[in-house]
Amino acid sequence: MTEESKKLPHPVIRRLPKYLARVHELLHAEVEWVSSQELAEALNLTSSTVRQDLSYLDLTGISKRGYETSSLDAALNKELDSSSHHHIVIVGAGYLGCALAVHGSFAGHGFQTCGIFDIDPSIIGSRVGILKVQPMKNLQQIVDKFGVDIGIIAVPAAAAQEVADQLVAAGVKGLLNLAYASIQIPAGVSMLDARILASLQELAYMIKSKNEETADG
Amino acid sequence: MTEESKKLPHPVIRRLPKYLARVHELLHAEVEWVSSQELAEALNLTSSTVRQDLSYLDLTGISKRGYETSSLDAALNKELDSSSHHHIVIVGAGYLGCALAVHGSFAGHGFQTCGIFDIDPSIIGSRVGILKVQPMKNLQQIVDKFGVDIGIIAVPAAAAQEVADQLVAAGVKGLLNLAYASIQIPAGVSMLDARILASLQELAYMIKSKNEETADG
DNA sequence: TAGATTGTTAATCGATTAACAATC
DNA sequence: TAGATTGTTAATCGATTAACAATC
Repeated sequence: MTEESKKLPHPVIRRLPKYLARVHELLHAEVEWVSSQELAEALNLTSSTVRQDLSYLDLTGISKRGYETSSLDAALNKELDSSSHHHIVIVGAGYLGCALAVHGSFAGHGFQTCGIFDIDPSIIGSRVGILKVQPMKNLQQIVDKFGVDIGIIAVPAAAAQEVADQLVAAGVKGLLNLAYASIQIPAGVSMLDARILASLQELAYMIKSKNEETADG
Repeated sequence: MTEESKKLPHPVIRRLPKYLARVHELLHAEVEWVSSQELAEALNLTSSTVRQDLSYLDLTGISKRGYETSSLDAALNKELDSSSHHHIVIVGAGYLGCALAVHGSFAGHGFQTCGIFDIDPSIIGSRVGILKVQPMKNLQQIVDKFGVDIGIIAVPAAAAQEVADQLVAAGVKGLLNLAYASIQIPAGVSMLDARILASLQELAYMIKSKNEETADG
């Protein structure tokens, strides 16, 4: 409440997970120190941006050596709040929802999946990894029981807004929207679009504009 | 080559798919016109930003009515190059790779999945929707046959860079990286990170900072 | 010590917003 | 016509980069 509440610029926030991914690689390779220059090269940034970004973190580098990878890992996790545990529910037990539910690596990074839900009676009750697909009427109960703070929306576009409303009503604090739909949420809740199709479209633009670049002088 | 090559700012590019998602909803609801103000509300932007963004497109609005949804749809698709067909391969036939392979909606938006690959002999040959999991040695052949321009990396982090290299060597022009790893690519190729875990981490930060906001006066 | 690298300030660059004439 | 909305310019705001003193 007193200090520490310097709000990071959004571009910085989006880069933090990329630093974290890189740091995990370095830790895995048992690299103990990394310089801003090396990080910049790995993430396609300038070293200046890297130092500026890391200056927001609870961390200090050392001249001539750089940043200690283990401290960097800790500082990034602290800032991203992925050191504390987050509890997730997934709504929509289609291919994508199920893939995320059984996806092993979330748990290792502080995100525990506590339930998967659907409205289709024919799949309710079926096993998805260690979970069982539940009907929506159980949502509130699971959210309360586990203190779920994040809901993943993995339903068809037409159902996305209604599911968002239900998740918000159940008390979830953040929504990750994978559906191809625009979602409205109240002010106290956070929402992030993470649609693969949108990424493909963005990538297609990047490819096109790179082509044009090479085409003319 | 002559005109038309005004390069859009990256923030604009990232918003275009969101406009497109919204426009699809409007088309579905048979709404024929939409104003910058209405789009702004749906996407949480200012109407000024919306008009600025749309001014990059091959489209003109009409005073008092706004933008025609069907023209907007066409203009967005044209700019994003998702009107022309893109051909995709997926590397990694785990849960996520398979989920994307059978995911119906890509095809309807101009992205056709032409193959799914893995190195695990025990799953090579198994069916994934209408596709069959193929060994990596077939990659080049499929890329050539279909003119594949996009590769999706859906393998464990440790294998991601090698897969990226193979995709680039096969002639793919853009990579969508779903793996929790930093990938290096040559200058002529485009790459976009689209990791669900990174989105969860970003969302966790958003939740945390919204909490702090409300916590102090 | 000399050289490399951080942390931070100031300068530059770019994106968003405000404002308003043009127009339907 | 009057009012609403676009398209665009200029002003503001914010992010990135350059530069350099401090330091290991």
